[in-house]
Amino acid sequence: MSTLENNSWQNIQGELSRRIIMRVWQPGEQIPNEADLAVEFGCARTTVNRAMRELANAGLVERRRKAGTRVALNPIRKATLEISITRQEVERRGAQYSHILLERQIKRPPRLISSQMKLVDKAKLLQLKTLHLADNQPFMYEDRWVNPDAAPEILQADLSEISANEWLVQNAPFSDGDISFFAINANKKEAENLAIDEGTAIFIIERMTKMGETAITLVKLAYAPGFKMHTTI
Amino acid sequence: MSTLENNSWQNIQGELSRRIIMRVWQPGEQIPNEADLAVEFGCARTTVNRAMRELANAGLVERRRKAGTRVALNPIRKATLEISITRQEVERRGAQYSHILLERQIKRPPRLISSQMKLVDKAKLLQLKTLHLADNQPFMYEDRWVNPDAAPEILQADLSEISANEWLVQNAPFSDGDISFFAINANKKEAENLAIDEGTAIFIIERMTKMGETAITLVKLAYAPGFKMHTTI
DNA sequence: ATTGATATTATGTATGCACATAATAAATTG
DNA sequence: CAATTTATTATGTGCATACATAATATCAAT
Repeated sequence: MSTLENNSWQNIQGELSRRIIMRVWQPGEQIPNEADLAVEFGCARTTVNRAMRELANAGLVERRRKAGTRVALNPIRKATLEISITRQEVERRGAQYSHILLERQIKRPPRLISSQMKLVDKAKLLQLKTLHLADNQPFMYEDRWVNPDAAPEILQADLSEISANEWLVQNAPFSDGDISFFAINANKKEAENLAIDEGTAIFIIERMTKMGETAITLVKLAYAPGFKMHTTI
Repeated sequence: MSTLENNSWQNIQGELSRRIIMRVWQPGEQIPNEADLAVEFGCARTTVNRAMRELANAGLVERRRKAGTRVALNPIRKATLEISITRQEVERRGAQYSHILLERQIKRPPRLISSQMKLVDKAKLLQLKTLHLADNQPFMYEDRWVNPDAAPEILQADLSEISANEWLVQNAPFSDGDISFFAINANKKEAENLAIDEGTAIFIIERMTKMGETAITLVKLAYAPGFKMHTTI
């Protein structure tokens, strides 16, 4: 097969990844340099470079200056999860969204929380407990701590109208954060709120967002049984 | 602050995302076009384009030809999960990896499985049940179906030496697949294998990989309690 | 006014060239 | 021969230019 006149970096990326996936180029093997490939494909080196760059951050190849490019030994595939706000998540399932603010108080958090958020021990936080509903059925129970220093206006916000989740997304920009996913047996409180039996396995997402070094919010989301997080690779 | 002589697309990306995060440019707001920004930053339009492109697939801005670029209304942050092989996952935790092949048989799968893999009903599959250990403690229990049409050599492979997981990664290239994450209460079999009580909440990853339209393998990974999947955004 | 053709505009891509940078290989020096 | 310096090489980036493409705006004709 002649690969000439496959200009456009997309086509070239396609052909390159085909060769890798079909093992034309074996894992660990060095592949031709950009200049040579440019000649083969009848295009500029820049174009090959663009295609290669995409392959590199897809994890299919590893590149090092002077050393060249080689097929990744164990191509670490990356799945990407979209972190959207709960209302959208519910509406995407074709259900009607609503939420109830169950608790709202300002107090000193447990040690575990303040250390996780790297706050001084005496700092007071806003604690919010919210139940998210899909078609009036419990969908997710949210237990959130907010650092009022990082987002003072939230103390005035009416969080029964707009959920804390949504308010923060719109009003409290964050630079980075981390997320954990795990499973737990529902405790009494969680079971009560989600209207399930105590001990039922529930899916948990724990997320902390920060602005630079300052923690903005730490939240634990407990999804009702049957929830599946899905994505493609 | 003069933003002149901030060449290099990284610096420009940094400055642009700073303006977005700091709400200099509000969500939904249209931002200056590439040509104007190129003038402001004293660089070529190509360079601004590069920076913008990165912001776009980070989900911070939305771009449309002629319409221009605007700050994303609800910046959908994407978390990326690295799908690595279990041995590496265990070793990264500083534990010693081992695995036991518990069952190996060729049979017709349940309807649910064959429909999920989009196979004809009468197709036979290789079923493999593997227990993965970290420092000789149960770490994860794997229940896997492999389509021998897609990877015939696996029938000859010695899967007590190298795990099916690892064998497939190295020998059966895939083009795409999908993953689900959820929580279940351990059934009798899972409890037994993971040495836990029946009903304990366990974290499940279900993954199917395909080569084009052909399903290669469908696997259900049941992680021992305490497992947390972690990433950053 | 609605429809349809045409111009305009911002982003998207390709190219040739130049130079920067990191890593390696080769050459030189003690 | 080991250690250090100096070339060499492949990727990384920036720029000017050109043209492609998609979406919108403008204008003409019915």
